[in-house]
Amino acid sequence: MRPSRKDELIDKALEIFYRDGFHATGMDKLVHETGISKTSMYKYFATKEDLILATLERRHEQFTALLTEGPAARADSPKGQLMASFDTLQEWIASEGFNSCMFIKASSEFQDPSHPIHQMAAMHKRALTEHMANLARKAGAKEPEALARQLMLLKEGAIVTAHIQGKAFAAPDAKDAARTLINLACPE
Amino acid sequence: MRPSRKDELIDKALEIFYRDGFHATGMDKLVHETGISKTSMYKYFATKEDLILATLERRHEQFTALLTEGPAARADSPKGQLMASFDTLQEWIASEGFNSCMFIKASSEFQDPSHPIHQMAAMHKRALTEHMANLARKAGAKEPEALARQLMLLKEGAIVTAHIQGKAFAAPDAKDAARTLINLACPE
DNA sequence: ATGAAAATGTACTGATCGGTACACATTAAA
DNA sequence: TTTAATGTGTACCGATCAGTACATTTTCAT
Repeated sequence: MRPSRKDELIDKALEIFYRDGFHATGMDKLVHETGISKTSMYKYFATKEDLILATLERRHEQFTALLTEGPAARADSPKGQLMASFDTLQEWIASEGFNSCMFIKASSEFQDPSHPIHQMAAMHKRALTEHMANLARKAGAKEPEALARQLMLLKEGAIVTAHIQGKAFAAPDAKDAARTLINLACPE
Repeated sequence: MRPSRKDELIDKALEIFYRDGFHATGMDKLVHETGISKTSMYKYFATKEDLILATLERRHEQFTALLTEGPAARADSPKGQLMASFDTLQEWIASEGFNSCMFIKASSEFQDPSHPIHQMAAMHKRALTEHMANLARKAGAKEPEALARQLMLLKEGAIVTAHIQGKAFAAPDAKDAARTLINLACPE
């Protein structure tokens, strides 16, 4: 099944929202940059908010794939995969289009916790944390949920810091701290 | 010297920008909520951007005071102050009006690294990191700058996570991880 | 009290916001 | 080829955006 026009719209809107922000991106800009008419857009999505939600769903799918495939290809052991997830993070941060995390930015622009966009961001982070907790559990960590949450803090911190301060230190620092926490929590 | 009308504007604008976001806050809303006329506002600040920069400067002053006074009152030793800074973080996150970090949100809405608002955010974070590095150095940490940066990652992560996922775990998790890193880096 | 100067409020600007009305082009069944 | 249905583009809607013109009020030295 070739990508439908709707899929195309989601992909391009995702790119533009990620690059320029949500409030800063008007529907007219989307029309101009995607070449898709406004009528068609509003055929696919009733409101701008619905379109934003669709782009976040896609982003969530992309990251679920990245976070499960990436580290799995790098290491066999669960402990190795925990560490490898920080290499994946480093690669992402170093990549050209990196511009912080779309969900962090979404929750910055839609702050009300009951807002669907904010809740989608919470769901995404919850899923990532659970994935880390599963790895931590398999790695034999004493308190896998706590370790997972702490490693997530390092990742969120690295993303935000790389975005604000630059890419130089954030990812390696996160990896160093993660190594300390993982080695201490997971008996060899 | 009583607070001038300009100071009043900065304080109220700070509160509203922090609560609702920058792009989402129009000048008309500021007029309505502050009771200060638009003409007066544009007498004090030539553009909305200038007003935003003024609120961020004030926020920076507030946090510089908070981050130096708070931990200093809680602990004497530099190592104790490093730990105490995470109690200050926890208190802030738990406080009612907490709504993530104004500078993180600012850099989310003004993403271009060369933008004055983005650079102001970078300056703020750099200053906080330097302050942590000074404490780490006095505490005898092996690599004080690296430790400071890692602790900052935990703080940024806790702020973002508390904002997106809720306040339940973020600050205690950050403190637990920080204790591990600090104890390992600072010889007793 | 008076007059000059500063501060203020109202009403407006053109541009852009999210969203829609409607005419036109395209398709496919008959 | 005709007809109905669908898809698309243009031009527009009222609301709001950042910012301004200007008349009016307030302030204060005289």
